[in-house]
Amino acid sequence: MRADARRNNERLVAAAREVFAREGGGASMDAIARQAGVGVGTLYRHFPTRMDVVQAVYCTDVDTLVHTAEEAVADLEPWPAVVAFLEAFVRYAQGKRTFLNELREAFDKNPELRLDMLERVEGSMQLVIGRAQGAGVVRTDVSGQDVMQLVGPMCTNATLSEEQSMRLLNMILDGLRKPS
Amino acid sequence: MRADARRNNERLVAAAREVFAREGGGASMDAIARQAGVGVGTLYRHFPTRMDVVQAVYCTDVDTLVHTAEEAVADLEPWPAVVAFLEAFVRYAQGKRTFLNELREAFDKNPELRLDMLERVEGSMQLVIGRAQGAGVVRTDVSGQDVMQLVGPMCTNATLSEEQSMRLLNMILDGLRKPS
DNA sequence: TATTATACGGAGGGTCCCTCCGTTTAGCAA
DNA sequence: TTGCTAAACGGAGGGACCCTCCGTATAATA
Repeated sequence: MRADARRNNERLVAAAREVFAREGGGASMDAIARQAGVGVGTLYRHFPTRMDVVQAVYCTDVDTLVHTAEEAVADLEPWPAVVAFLEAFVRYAQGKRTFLNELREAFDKNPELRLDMLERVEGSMQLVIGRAQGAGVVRTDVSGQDVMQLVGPMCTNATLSEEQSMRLLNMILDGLRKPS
Repeated sequence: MRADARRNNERLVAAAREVFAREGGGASMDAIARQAGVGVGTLYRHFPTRMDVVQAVYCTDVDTLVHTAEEAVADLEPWPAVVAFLEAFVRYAQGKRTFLNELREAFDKNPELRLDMLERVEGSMQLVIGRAQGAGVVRTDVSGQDVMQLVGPMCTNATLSEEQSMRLLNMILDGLRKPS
């Protein structure tokens, strides 16, 4: 792969994320190419279909989330790692609201993508939660998957402010912490 | 309202339901007008926006469901009425799958529509279930709303065959029936 | 430096939603 | 029945969007 191609690939994904965030999931391919400073032809060579763009953005979001989990486990004590990761997870899940329809469509046409990504996210959640459970700071009668099923749907609710979700997250964190 | 206008209005809604069922939620306005044997101009006079068509189809679906409940209560014994209505409800809810994205969009832009329709459907469910409870043939520790929250989401699951849903419905009916 | 495989740009084809306006017609009064 | 008019109809076309195609430019290599 030529150097300019790789450069443009990264630029396109970044541009797409920005445009989707600004204009919603219905943003046009022209707008994405323009934001990347690139012709539509280039955009289409890198991503043959609009859905491929959605997928690419989503995958890098998951990458970031997974990376956050690994970093939290490496750099932080067990409990602060849980707090940091759950905050990142809420941001991640809320970001999905802007192009939820697009994502649903992508999943419909490519069901294994959903499973792959779900698995990766669950893995990260379990990594952070399991470690904290091992250290005795998180109750052991819930799993990472349980927490995901609690927090995920909460975030996709369209009428939930970021402030509200952070309040609720604090409540959940209190419930998650092992009573001493 | 002129006679031809009313005629066309009904024809358009019927055509839209048929085209949506055949081609999915993304069906074009042209296709709907063609199916109704009418120019697009006429379609747009009756429904200024694509979303208005979706709304109209959805509202008549709810009308039908409500009517089914009233008829069941008038014509059938309490328990057969429950069976008939729940079967109609499953058909109704599964019909929504074909244009679920469109419906979600309509709800986003017009939140009170969702509440109105939810209320009407809940009312019908409660009418049928409540009567059967009064007659002592349905357990009294569940409400119509409970049943809806159980059956509704089941039906929106894309990977659920009609046969499967009917099997599950039978199971639910057995659970609903008051043990004698 | 010359060559060539690769990437780029953007005009344009096809489709879709919606508008506009000239034509037709239903409903009514004489 | 006939004439009138407000209302409804039809469909060409404007604008936006997804995607394709191909001539041009450029990175990598010898």
